[in-house]
Amino acid sequence: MSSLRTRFAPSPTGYLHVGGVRTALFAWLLAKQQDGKFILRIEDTDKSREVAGSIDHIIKCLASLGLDYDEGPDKPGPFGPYLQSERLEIYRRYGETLISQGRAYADPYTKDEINKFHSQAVNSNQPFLYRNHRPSNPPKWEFATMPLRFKSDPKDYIWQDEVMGKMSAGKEAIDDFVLIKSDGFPTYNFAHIVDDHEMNITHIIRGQEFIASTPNYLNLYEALDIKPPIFVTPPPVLGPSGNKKLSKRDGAKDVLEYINEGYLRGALINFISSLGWNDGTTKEIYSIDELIKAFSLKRIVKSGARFDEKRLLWMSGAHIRSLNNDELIKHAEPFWPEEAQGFSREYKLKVLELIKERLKFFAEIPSLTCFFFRDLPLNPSLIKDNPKLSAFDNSKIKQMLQAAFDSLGDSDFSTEDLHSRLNTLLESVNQPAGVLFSLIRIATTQAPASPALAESLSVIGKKRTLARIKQQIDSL
RNA sequence: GGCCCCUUCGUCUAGCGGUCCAGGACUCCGGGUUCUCAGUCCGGCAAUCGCGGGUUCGAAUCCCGCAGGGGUCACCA
Repeated sequence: MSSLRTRFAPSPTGYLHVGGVRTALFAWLLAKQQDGKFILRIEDTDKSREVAGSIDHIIKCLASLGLDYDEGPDKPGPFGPYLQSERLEIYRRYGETLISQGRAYADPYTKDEINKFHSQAVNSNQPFLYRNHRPSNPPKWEFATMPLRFKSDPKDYIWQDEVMGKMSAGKEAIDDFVLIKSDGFPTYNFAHIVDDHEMNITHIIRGQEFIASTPNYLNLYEALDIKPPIFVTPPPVLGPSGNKKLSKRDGAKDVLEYINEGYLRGALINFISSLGWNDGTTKEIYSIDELIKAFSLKRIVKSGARFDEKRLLWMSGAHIRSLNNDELIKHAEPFWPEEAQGFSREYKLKVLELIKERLKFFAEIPSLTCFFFRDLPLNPSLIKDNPKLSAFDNSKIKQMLQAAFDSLGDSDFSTEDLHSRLNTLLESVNQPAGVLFSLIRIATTQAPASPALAESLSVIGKKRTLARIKQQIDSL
C-alpha cells in the first residue's frame, strides 16, 4: 500500500458531465495503479447553489461507472466527515490560527464598498486587487457575521504541474482572498487546502480554472506551513463546437444518461480516458484493467479535447462485440421490449447473438429486435419503395413468395437446411439474391433492416415464418 | 485590459533535431463479404505541423515575435 491519496471533490450542483467524470477517472486510475486511496469529498460550502439530491446523483454516477472510493460521505474513514458543511469547526480553527499569526483579518467593508473598489479598478483597466484597500485597523473578527480574509504576502512563484510542466506567475496574481464567508462557511479556496492537508491528499487533480489562483494557494500553504501537494491539471474537455468548455447548454449529456441508454461502463471509461490521454501506442480499445496499468500522468496531453460522440459510439460498439454470451445477456436484461417478456433466456440469447455485431448501445435492442418477438403490421412501402422489387408486378411477387412458402414448408428450420433451401430456391425462381432474399426478408420481418436471412428465419421459427409469408401473399 | 496556459488531418492523437514531403484511430468515400442495415476485410481522401522570423548541414521538434483560442481577475466552486 502506497501513501498516495487522490480525491474527487465535486460541488453538489446537480450535474456531472464528461469533463467532471474525467477528473474523477484520472484520480481513480492513479490511485488504483499506485495502490493508493481514492476519496470522495463533497464541497458543499455554497448553500445557495446547492441542488437537492445531487449528492446522491454523484454517488450513483460514480457507482455505475465503478469508480469506487475508499472514503466518502457514505463510506466513513479516518479523516471524515467528508462533507465540507460538516467541517466548519475545522476551518474556523485554521482561521483563528492564521489570525493569531497575523495572517488573516476581518473584512470591514460592505459588499457595496467592495463593488465600488472593483468597478474603479475595472474602469481604469486595472486588475482588481483587494489588498490595495487593506484596512489599517481591522475590527476583531466575529465568526459568521463578517468575512475573514487572508493577509497575503505577495511574491513571485514558480511551481511544477505534472501535466502543464513548469508554471510561473508574478506577485500581481496574489491577493487577500476570503477564507471564511460572513455566513460562517469557508470558501473553496480555503476549505480545499485545509481538507487536502487534513486528509493527507498527495495529488490534486482538478480543472484548469484553478491555475490562475494557484499562486494564492501557494502563498496560503506557506502561511500555514503546509507542504503543497502535487498539482495535476488536465486540459478542459470542450463541447463539439470546440471553443468552449463542455456544458449542459452544449447538449452535453449527464453521464448517467449514457449509462441509462446502455453504454457499457468500460466503453465510457475507455472513451473518457482517451480525451486528453494516450499511452503512446496505437492501441485504442482498453479494458479497465489495461487502463489502470497503462495510465500515466506524464502522458496527459496539454491541449483541450473535443467531445466527439461518433467516436464514443464506435468504441461502445467495439466493447459490446467483445462481450461473451453471459455478459451480453446480463447487460441486455433491462432493455428488452415488453413483448419479449414471455420468451426464454435461450431464445433471447439467440436474438442477441444475431444483433450483437450491430449493437452500439443496449437501448437499441427494442428497435433492432421487435420482429423476433411479435408480428409487425404489414408495411407495403417496404416492397413498393425497394428499387429491386418495385419493377415486379404483384402476381410475380406473389408467385415468388409462394415458392418460398412451399419450399420452407418442408424445412426443419436449422440454419444449414435453410441455407441450402434458400440457395436452391434462387435457382428455381431464377432471380438474383437481391430480389428473392429481399422479398423474403421483408415479408418475414416487416423491417427495413435485419440480420442475415437464414439465421433470422431459424430464430423466428417455422410456424411464424410461414404465417408471415402467408400474410404477405394474402395482402397482395 | 492585466496575468497564466494552449495551437499537428474535420475529430481524438503519435511525434522530444535527421528514420516524417508527418504515423494510428474515428468520421467520410470506393470495393469484397450470395438480400437489407450493421459488422468485418481491402483500398482511398484528408494536416505546406496557426503565421512570420531566427538557430542549425538539417526543425513539427530549439529560440524570438505575432495571431487565434481558452482560463482567471467573486463572501462560486
